[in-house]
Amino acid sequence: MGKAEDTKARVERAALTLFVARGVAETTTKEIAMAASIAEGTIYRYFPSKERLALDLFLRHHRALAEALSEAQRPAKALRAKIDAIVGCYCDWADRDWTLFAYHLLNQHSFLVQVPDDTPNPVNVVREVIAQAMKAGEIPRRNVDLAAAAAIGVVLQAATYKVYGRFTGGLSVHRRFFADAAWAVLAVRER
Amino acid sequence: MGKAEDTKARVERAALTLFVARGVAETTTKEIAMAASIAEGTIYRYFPSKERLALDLFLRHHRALAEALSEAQRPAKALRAKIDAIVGCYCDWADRDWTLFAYHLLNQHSFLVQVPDDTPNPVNVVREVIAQAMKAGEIPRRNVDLAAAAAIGVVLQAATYKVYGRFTGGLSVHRRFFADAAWAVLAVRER
DNA sequence: ATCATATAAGTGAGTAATCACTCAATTGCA
DNA sequence: TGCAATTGAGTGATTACTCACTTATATGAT
Repeated sequence: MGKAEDTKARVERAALTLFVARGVAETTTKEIAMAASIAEGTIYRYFPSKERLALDLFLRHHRALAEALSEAQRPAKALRAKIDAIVGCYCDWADRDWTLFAYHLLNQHSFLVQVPDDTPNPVNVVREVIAQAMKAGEIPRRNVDLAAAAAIGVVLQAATYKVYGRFTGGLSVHRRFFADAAWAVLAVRER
Repeated sequence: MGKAEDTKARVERAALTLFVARGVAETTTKEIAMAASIAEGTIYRYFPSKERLALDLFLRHHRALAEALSEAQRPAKALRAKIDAIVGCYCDWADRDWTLFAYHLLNQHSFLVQVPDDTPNPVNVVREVIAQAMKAGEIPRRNVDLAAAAAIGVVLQAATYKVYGRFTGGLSVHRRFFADAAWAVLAVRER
């Protein structure tokens, strides 16, 4: 890794850690610089503004996660197998870089409006899988967004609990339960 | 309502709306004052700081919701009935004051650490109900926090989607599905 | 009722502090 | 020597909060 790239990566990692610990607005450029062991001005050689730094971090993960989920579910045929693949992939990403994952999780509401329409979107991947399964008659037809929200919520809320410290250890440990639970939600029939 | 109480309520409502629309850190005291049609200084007759205003709004709803959920589930005997009661109560609160509800939902991570240990907590109400049902053998035993997170996530993520505008209309419309789905999650058995 | 007085509510210009960002000067590597 | 990388004091803008003052309301005596 070149020196410049190393510096840029250090800025990103320092910012990420602070953003998760204290929030984006509450983190100062001076703090980021200190945590990265560089001068404040150096940040601006690599990023035009603090906001863009925060947005870049979010978008890169957002896109990469969407593509990973999309790849993961593609080979599977049945919904049940697709769920296993998606849940597994999601847990792996969470466990591989928890700080980045937590950042993405906690700051969706501030960045989601700035995501360009054509960018790959984790939520849409799941949504499409569910829509397809409904069309194929694998699960009961209902409001797709409702079903997607409920299924995603199973895993996402558990991840949120981990952020709050109610869990220790990786998410992957529970992948089996998450997949079972998500499936159970999608398979719910009208009473 | 006295004049002073009316003013205080106007400040709270103005702050709430702005906090939801633009975030707490991004909302200035000047904006709050303008939205409430009062002078900036007047805010400080009723609140010692912007942070306390934000925290008060959060805590009041947090406590009240916890107590409402606790009351709602008490009369029910079986878990299934308790779930119906909790989901129904939750949806009602969301639909009754959506702005306050969205504020609470979106700012959990910034305020949850400041909640005193002895305050009633919506999450704990649900957790206790689930723990009880596991002890009674109504549902399979497993990590209570995991089960609680997954069940809560079903409803909470749908509410989050509504914040993002993926839903229109009230949450209550879907209370039946939420309850069915939460139950399905809790009833999941080891494969 | 009228007025005098006391208290409460509201005002908004001013202040001190913070913070994102700039840039002229410096460093150190090829 | 030349150039990219880095530095950090400085800058202008923003913002939460203060406070001396004004206005509104309540009280009570005549």
